[in-house]
Amino acid sequence: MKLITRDTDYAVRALCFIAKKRGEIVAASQLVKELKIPRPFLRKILQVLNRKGVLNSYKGIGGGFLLAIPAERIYLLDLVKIFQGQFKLNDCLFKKKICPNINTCNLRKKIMNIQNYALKELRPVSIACLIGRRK
Amino acid sequence: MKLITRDTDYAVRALCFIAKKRGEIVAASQLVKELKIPRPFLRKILQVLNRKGVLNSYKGIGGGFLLAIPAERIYLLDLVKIFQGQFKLNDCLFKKKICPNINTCNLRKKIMNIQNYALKELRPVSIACLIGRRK
DNA sequence: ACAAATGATACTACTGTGGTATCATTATGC
DNA sequence: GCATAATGATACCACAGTAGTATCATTTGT
Ligand code: FES
Ligand code: FES
Repeated sequence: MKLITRDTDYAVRALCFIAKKRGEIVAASQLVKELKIPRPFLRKILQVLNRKGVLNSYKGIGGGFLLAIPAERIYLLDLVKIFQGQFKLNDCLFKKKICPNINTCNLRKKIMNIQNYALKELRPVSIACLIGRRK
Repeated sequence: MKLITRDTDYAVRALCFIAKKRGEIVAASQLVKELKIPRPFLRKILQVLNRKGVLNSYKGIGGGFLLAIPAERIYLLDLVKIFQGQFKLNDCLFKKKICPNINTCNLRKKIMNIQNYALKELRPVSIACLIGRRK
């Protein structure tokens, strides 16, 4: 029951680090050193973040990455979506539905509740929030 | 974000079917026919349920399986535990913790809340409940 | 021109899930 | 007592998703 994969995890770490630098361009090499993430894997992740518009990239000597949008607006759930697809727990737990009537299914209601609760809790979490810049 | 794997799914289906038969011995062959689960896979699952004390088994002609405990006391979460390990979402989402201080981590609190909420909802769900014998 | 950075892309390795196959053991009924 | 119908035990195989690597092309600053 893993909610977050390595991709997302590393992405969050990298973004937190870059956010803390407040506008200073950060190269992949620096992130590798500080965060101890395997270099090629991290590069792949940064490239995705760039393509998705979360980071801006600068090539050449002195190049690297910058946040493309403010840390307050980079949401955890969006990152999850990028690397793992839409966050949802609210499919029927069972492949071929068990209950006779899906509309009255008790279990289904419970699952919807859980999903909604989880979203309510996680939706406001942003990079800014994770580095303590915001409650 | 799969909460339930096929093992567990099939186990629940099989148990529901057996429970509905109210004390009549049910053979694997019958379950295969009715539930359309691949035979060897189902057999493996039934054997696990037997070893775990959820089912009693009877060998030989006319043999099969019976619930070893009443349907009201076979809980979904216990089945999940058998086939997938302890149900928990409340590890830190990130492999190596991000936040400086785990005790004050906001995200962690949210995750605990989600976990607790999910448990509160799912804990009472039993086989009896799934076949409509109990709210 | 050269070096230092990223872009693009294809490939490999590992792990968990889902599923098979085989042979041994036990109980029943003729 | 033997054939048959069931389960027990165990080892194996296949697929998919995750995790990670490798390579070469492109851009940029000095
Ligand atoms: S068991 Fe899935 S909708 Fe009821
Ligand atoms: S980020 Fe995991 S405990 Fe804070």
